[in-house]
Amino acid sequence: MTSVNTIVEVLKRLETLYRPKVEDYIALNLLKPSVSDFEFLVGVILSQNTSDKNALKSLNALRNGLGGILNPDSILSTPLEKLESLIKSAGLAKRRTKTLIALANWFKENNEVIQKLRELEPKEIRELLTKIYGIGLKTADVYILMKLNKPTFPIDTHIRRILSRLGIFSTTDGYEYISSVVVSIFNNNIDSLKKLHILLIEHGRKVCKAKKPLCTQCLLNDLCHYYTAVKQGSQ
DNA sequence: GTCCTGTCCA
DNA sequence: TGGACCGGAC
Repeated sequence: MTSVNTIVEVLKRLETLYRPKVEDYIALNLLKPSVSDFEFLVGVILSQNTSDKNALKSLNALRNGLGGILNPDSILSTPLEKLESLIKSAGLAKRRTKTLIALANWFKENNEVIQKLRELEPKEIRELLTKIYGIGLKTADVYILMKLNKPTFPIDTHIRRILSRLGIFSTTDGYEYISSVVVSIFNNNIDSLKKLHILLIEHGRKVCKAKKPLCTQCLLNDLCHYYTAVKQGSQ
């Protein structure tokens, strides 16, 4: 089976297993239409390198601490130390506060670009966002795919691990290479890209875990190079 | 004690 | 390219 066929098969199987609801997506109810672009990005920033529980806790604390209003002005009018203590539970508070302020400033200073953001190509949006301190490719891509509904594929630690175990990509392949190949496999189909992103993370958390993966009960194991090696090693 | 989880910088 | 950065659930 080619890599292309494998990844299409992976999506098909995971869909039957988990029946994903895109609207329940990760990081904290961020897909409700009432959530602004700014708020969405704040939520994704708080979830970087952080468990969902801690991220949610800090997002709620931040929103409450700002009087329920989470926008560039409320961030910029709040003392640094207060922001740091509000988001403390997500960890890395100093660095992340710096990012929130950089993001708020960017929103204030780039009104024209922001109005036209939806007309830009994913690659152009990526380049704009990753210039902001603390926003990298993954955070930018989550926003571009999940909020702007444009074709890109965010690669998080689960996704990288699963795709390399399956043998579809190598551990040394770069982020942008993996992302662009997946996008082209699904021919810019937004719905499939969203589902694949969510499903792979789900599968990575529950089955294809970093430590002690549950290979024998994995419904992808017949496709998986890692499992083949495990089986051979145990014989 | 272990796991969860991206970005920056030397 | 490898380490530093952090808090909280279990």
